[in-house]
Amino acid sequence: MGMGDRRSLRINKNMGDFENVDDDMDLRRGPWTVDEDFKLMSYISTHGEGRWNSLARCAGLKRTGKSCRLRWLNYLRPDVRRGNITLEEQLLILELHFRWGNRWSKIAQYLPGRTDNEIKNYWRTRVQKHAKQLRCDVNSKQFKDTMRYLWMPRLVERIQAASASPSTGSVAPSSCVTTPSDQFAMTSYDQGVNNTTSMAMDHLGLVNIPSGYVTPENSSVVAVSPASDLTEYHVGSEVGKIENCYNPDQNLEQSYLNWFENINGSVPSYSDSFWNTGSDEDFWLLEQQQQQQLLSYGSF
DNA sequence: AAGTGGTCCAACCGCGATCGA
DNA sequence: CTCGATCGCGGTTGGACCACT
Repeated sequence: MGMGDRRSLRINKNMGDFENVDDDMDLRRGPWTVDEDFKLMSYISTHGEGRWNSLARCAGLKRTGKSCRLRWLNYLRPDVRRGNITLEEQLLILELHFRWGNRWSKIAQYLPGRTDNEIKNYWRTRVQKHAKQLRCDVNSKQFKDTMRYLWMPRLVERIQAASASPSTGSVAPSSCVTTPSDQFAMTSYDQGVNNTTSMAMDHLGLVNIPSGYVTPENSSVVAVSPASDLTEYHVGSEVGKIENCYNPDQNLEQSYLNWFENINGSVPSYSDSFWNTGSDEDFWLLEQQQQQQLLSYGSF
């Protein structure tokens, strides 16, 4: 299985790069060229999207319809947003994954401009990696608890801290690097996206949102499954407050914090440089060091 | 400078669902 | 109803890039 099964690979000496061509259909595979992108965008801007196989032919692209669709949806679409996942988006991804599991396209509906592919990649490269480092299954109670009582509350705190501190402004991780040419577009776009993301978060019970927000399903109300693991964490949240979103059981959280304090020496605070690095790597580096304690701790 | 290993992401695949003739 | 075409989703992978040795 894999990408190379039914394709031949040859070097295009004129172009100086790889050209993957299907033996039978003379269809190109692999990375898209600028010319192909232009053809696809031009055709769609004139004729619209859909009917991808015929679109590919009519646009003069030696690609499968599938490939064209993927390229358009994940890369060329004007509203597609790529780059650093903001704190709010991270929180939303974690929250929605708790609720729906690997329903990437469904999750992507709540993150405007983000593709299911990008969210999936984020989950695999960041979240699953950390589960692996902790030597526990990503679906295990231990890992879920770690996210629920450590990672997610800290994300909330960092979001709050960022929004309360105009000087720090963006909630994007401080490790984010944007090129000067990116900055204008990203800044203006982020504002809109973060507003929308906040509304989505709020609609899921995390924060307050203006009335009239419509879910992807065009429903005025998001149906929250009573069986959801996280439902109970949201029902107590008040309008305009998110402090207690992940605080359904003070005793439970306190016991977790006590445990954290035991192995870390102090209770984590958003003011700690530890949480404020803007990179979850530090957090997980520490956790990696605490692997043995974690492994022996068990559930609480 | 060269080699190595890890990370990230674009693009692929298989497969089930849906559409429409 | 049937069946081929198309769409959409989730899983997987190749390779570019980067940090480290």
